[in-house]
Amino acid sequence: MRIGELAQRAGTSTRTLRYYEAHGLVRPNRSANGYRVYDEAELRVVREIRSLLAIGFGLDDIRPFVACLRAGHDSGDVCPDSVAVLRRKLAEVDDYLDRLGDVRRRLHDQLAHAIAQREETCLRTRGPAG
Amino acid sequence: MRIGELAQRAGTSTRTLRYYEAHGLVRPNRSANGYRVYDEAELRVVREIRSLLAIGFGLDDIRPFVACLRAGHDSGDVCPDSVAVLRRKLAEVDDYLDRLGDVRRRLHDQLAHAIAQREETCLRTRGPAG
DNA sequence: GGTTGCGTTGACGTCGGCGGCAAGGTTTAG
DNA sequence: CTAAACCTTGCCGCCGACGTCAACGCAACC
Repeated sequence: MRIGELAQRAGTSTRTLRYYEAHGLVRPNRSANGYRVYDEAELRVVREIRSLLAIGFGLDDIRPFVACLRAGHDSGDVCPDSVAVLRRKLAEVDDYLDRLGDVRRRLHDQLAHAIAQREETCLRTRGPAG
Repeated sequence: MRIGELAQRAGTSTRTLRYYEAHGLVRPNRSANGYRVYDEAELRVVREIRSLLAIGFGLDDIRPFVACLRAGHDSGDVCPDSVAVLRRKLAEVDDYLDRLGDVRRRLHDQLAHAIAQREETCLRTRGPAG
């Protein structure tokens, strides 16, 4: 299959597929006229890439998963390098969740404080009696 | 005070202060020779900006808080526009927390699956008996 | 008057995952 | 023969908060 068909079946664009190739993630063959030619396995590779990108991976993180698929494994996450990336990403997400929780608390407190101040100002404006 | 001193006291760089000014957040006076001159109030403004940036606000979101400080309020978050931004940001953070929780679950499951597969492969390699 | 250390404006670089356009070659259908 | 629908490479644009020059002016000290 050529690049247009692969893009359509993978739900992405030709520009994106060339970008992945430029970064060493997808490896098409070339037909006599220079067109990129992909086999079915590349469709799975592209879907793996898209799936991992969607949950916040960078292209560099994804490379081991693609290599794992190319090595003949059914899924891209069973190889040691992939597992290492998964562990690291899980730790990163946990860290980020902690920090985002802190941010949430600060936002919540700040909002509560602002509203309290506004009510107080409102009471003062209308006078202490109500 | 001039830009170098303000940068030092606010824990940032002169480049950053000029950047804030270019985006309408900080408003220094000018001395006869063209140097920027800041009063003490601007230090509080810059600290407010830095504090909000640190928890994920963009410069556009911060504008109402600065305006609130300039209007003479003790804190930048008591004005209606600031409260509106705080509410919106809190909602955004809640959304993001939800999605990040989903991502965490997917990562966790994928990691568990990968490890299970690896153990299974290991057992097959050494034979079913042990 | 030379050096050092402030300040000024302006403009380009960074990161990442692409979008979009230009200028051309290839293939196919009518 | 021509138009359309593919394909190719290459390069600029984008977002946002700055960093990092360049090239210059001003102030102060020796």
